[in-house]
Amino acid sequence: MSVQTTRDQIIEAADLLFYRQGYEHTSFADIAGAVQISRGNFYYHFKSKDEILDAVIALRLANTQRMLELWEAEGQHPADRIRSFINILIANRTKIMRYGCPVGTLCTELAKLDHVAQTEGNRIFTLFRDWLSRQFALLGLEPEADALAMHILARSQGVATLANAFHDEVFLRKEADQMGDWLEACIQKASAPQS
Amino acid sequence: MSVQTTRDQIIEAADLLFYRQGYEHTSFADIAGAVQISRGNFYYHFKSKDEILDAVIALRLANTQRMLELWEAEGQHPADRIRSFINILIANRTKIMRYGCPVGTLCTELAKLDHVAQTEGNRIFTLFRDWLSRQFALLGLEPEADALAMHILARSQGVATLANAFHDEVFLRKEADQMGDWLEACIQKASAPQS
DNA sequence: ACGGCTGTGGGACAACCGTCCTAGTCTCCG
DNA sequence: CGGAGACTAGGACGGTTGTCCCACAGCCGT
Repeated sequence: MSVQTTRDQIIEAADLLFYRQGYEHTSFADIAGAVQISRGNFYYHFKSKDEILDAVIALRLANTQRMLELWEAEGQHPADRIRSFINILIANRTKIMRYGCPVGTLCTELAKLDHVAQTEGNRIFTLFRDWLSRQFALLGLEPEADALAMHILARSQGVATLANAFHDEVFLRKEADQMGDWLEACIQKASAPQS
Repeated sequence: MSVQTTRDQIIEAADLLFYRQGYEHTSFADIAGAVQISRGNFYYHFKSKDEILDAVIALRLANTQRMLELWEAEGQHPADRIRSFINILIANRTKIMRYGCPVGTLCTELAKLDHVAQTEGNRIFTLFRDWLSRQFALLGLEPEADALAMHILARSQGVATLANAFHDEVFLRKEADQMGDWLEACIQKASAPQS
């Protein structure tokens, strides 16, 4: 923690700033200021701004992967794990209402910029998608597991977008509850396969 | 149509470019190039870039208002009108998969930029919200009408975000269908009030 | 024919952007 | 002690940004 290379500090600061202000709106000067480093010195660690973005995406991929593995270890039942996913909305509600979803807003921005890292950024979405899909499959909802994963992913994205626009915590909580109810209904359907 | 003031041409071009590339990533040179106008001449019509944004938002507000009024006149049953809303996803699917939802992506960007026009941009969301809320109320779902409006608004936002990221038309269509099913269930519940 | 108003083109402006270069400092090994 | 390599500070660079200014063209009623 305390022993952190300059490179890591840059990535961490960039990660935060990209989330709060967006990628394009964050300048080298901003990052340099946050890390208290000379602006020119930057290019010793990264050859370009895109390279920092790549590093930030790699960091987020790694963090997400780690989190998903943790949930996999913690939650014995797949439904509990999916509930962990839904719970991100509640746990990060303050940040979401201020800055939106880190994944969604980044991918949206990169799409608008038609950025090279677009594909790489979408991999964070894919990480969630595949993980959720696996959990739904474990619930016995095999053929539609991926569709269910996409559905809940979309729901959480929409909630984040509107919670951000309206700064409405009540709405956010209500929608999270409803996603929990929906999950319950899925489980019901899974235990009664012949319908 | 053919008689269009320079000012209107600027607003129209800016509207399109803001949607495709985002507000910040669109420069004066871009707009000037699209309208085939001198860059310097710009400031005769608008005092600043923010002022163009205001005009674009005003245009979108007016267009949205007009569209909603049209739906109100066309669809006799409130459910039909809500179906018109859901159908935007299908009708604009190509643009949505390329650039996302015009409303959502703009509000998200303005939130990141902490822009003055943030409140004004959110009014487009509010337009949809209030209109949808009114339709649900007409369906006899009075106490929860606004929550239902927010719910379907969020769903469509999430679908747009993911359809944009994954460029997945099948997903978009499937989710639109599901939103139709959900609406049907709402109507069912409305006709059987005591449950 | 005239001066005034509306609209336009071209360029100047300071500030900022990402990028790059170089002189210098630190540290550690021989 | 000395030299090599890792790291840093600061500033220069070309380009682009939003902004502003001014000279000019067309049209107007008089």
